[in-house]
Amino acid sequence: MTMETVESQQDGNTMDSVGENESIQIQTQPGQTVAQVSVAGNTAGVGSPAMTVVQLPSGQTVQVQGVIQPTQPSVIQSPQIQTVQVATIADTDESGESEGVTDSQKRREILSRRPSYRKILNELSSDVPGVPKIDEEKSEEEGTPSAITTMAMPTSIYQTSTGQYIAIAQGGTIQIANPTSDGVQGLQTLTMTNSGTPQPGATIVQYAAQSPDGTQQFFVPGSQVVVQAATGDMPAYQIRTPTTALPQGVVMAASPGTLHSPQQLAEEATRKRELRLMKNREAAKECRRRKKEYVKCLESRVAVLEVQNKKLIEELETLKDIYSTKTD
DNA sequence: CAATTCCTCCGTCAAGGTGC
DNA sequence: GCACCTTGACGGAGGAATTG
Repeated sequence: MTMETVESQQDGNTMDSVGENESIQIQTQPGQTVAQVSVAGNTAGVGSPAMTVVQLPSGQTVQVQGVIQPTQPSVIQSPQIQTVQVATIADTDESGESEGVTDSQKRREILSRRPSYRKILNELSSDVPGVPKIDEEKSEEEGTPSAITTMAMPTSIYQTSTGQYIAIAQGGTIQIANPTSDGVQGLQTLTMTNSGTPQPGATIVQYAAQSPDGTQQFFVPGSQVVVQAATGDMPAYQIRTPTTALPQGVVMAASPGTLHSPQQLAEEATRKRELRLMKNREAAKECRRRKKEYVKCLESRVAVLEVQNKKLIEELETLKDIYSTKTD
């Protein structure tokens, strides 16, 4: 039973191709090198197969058209020069253990310095057309509407008496979030449409609810005051000027500059904390989604490399046969 | 069939990175 | 320097698989 090991030394963060400057040693017995294979990545043009130079133990060199393409894309971060050892030996040498410790430390350092999954995949996708790109504001992955990721930075955030948060962004988006509900599902997005309504200072807000028929209107004068206009199955909110008398049961969170009492300060702190937790909740979801995508990409890359490895081994077996028939 | 283990998902915290 | 983002780590919840 033979075992194949592929080790790669990585010492940098730059994205590079696997096919550049590879050196592969083929051994059939411990300590006995049958052939050394060098792949010169730049000797072949793009799209044409690389020429593989096989150095035989007798010193004879053979040029072969290899299966490794000169510019293979790699998800795994690779150094400028990559050393790959392909061994068909059942037992590895004893230095592997001590090397494993330093390798793990190096790997840990590399991991700690690794940029985000989005950066890695987006850098990769800019080089390789086949690699999917992680959108900056992807919202439909896995069927979960992630409205908060598409949300512009809110300029005002209000809390109603029912505990719901209403964020008004400069881009005209209103976010209604229920912190007691399950994350994204509690988020509802409203889009302001300044349709030139004759009402002075008012903006019609279309309520993007689950039902397409459930369109409701909101009036937004210059000063943004959100009023819970009605209660029931479908919550409704109204945004009025501060001079308008507020209905009962509406809790307004004033801007920090107007806070005076310790109770107001405490409420403000609680509100900020809830908002931070809500954002981090969504960020963690998004991060996990990106990580999944990243791992999938790595797995597919591993599959490709395994196929290439298999082909390379077959190719070298063929070369060995050619060599043995020549020497006979 | 109840108890236990394993796996996956999620929320939260904390630390480091980033942009202004 | 500060606010915000990103992500590893941790622990809990819940469901599936396993075991006695």
